[in-house]
Amino acid sequence: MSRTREDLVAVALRLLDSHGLADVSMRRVAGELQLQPSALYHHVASKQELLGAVADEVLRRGARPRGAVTWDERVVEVAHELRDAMLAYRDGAELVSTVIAFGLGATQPLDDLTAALAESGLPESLVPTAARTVLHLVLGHTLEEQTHLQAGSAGAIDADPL
Amino acid sequence: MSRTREDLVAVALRLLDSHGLADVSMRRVAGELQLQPSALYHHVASKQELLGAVADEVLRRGARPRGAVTWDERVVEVAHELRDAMLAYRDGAELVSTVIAFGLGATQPLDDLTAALAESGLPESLVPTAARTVLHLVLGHTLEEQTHLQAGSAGAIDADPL
DNA sequence: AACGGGCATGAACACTGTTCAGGACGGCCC
DNA sequence: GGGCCGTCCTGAACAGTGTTCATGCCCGTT
Repeated sequence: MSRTREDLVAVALRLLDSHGLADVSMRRVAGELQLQPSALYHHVASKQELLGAVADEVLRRGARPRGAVTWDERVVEVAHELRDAMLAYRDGAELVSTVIAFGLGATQPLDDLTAALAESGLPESLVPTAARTVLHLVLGHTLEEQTHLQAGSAGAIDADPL
Repeated sequence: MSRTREDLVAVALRLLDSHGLADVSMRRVAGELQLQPSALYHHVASKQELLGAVADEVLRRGARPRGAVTWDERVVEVAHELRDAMLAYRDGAELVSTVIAFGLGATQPLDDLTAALAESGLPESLVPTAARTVLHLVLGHTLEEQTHLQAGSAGAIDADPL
């Protein structure tokens, strides 16, 4: 009846949604699984790695079929999917942002944006910068949207600025 | 010979620059001032408030005379000043970003951007959103620039996309 | 001389992530 | 069947964290 890595991710994701990122501690996750905290380190090297896996799961669950044909529609599509995925879980934007900042997961959105922008006619050398720019835009916007979550009607994400 | 709030900010700023944001703890700041940790709470209500004051100090020190005349030049000017101010201290971008996210300081850049954009001819209702968009852009870009600080030659901040 | 307020102490609370020696328990090979 | 090994886990410990609280010193004012 031993636990799997997926169990940890599932529990952490549940705790995230119900209590917020600050309350996702190794001890809490362990307690929820009726384990000692140290036992978690048999499935995961660190808390950061666990959070990375949780972020990937958040994005995976937010995945949608892609329908856009032109590159600029694809950029907007990817941005919307990312935003909606993060908004679907409490503190999702904060989670994904820090995971991306620390570079231990959630690399898909950047890859998707880079792929879309590669067909934009932009000089090849500017594509990575442009992709990161759009990524930061969506992360920053969604972070704020989620933090000060309230009345302000849902403003759409601005179309890409290139 | 009692310490002032400014002493705390100065010490915290020095620790930030020399050891990084993660190593700025209340105990360290207190130790540096040869105080008990609890004594800090006579000058500051919380660590967050202290960090807010430190962020404001970082921005204050990075202030430059403004010369731009047109609104778009002003936006670029403010963005550059903000970026350079954050880059001037270790983990400056992370500090300012989190302080802004938590809303306990570092409000000046947003105000400056809002003022500049107010003259852009943009519909009034979009000005705040546009200002936050530019702010997120600069924060995200600089955060990444400072985190993966290395060889890549200093790419200028992209001009505003409106 | 008595008092009050600002400033500081030192202990404590309730946590955090992580490490480490040790102990069960299963499947595999001889 | 007996020994062994690897996986999974326990329990204790380490080295911190932010914050609160009762207590007390000292200085300027009344």
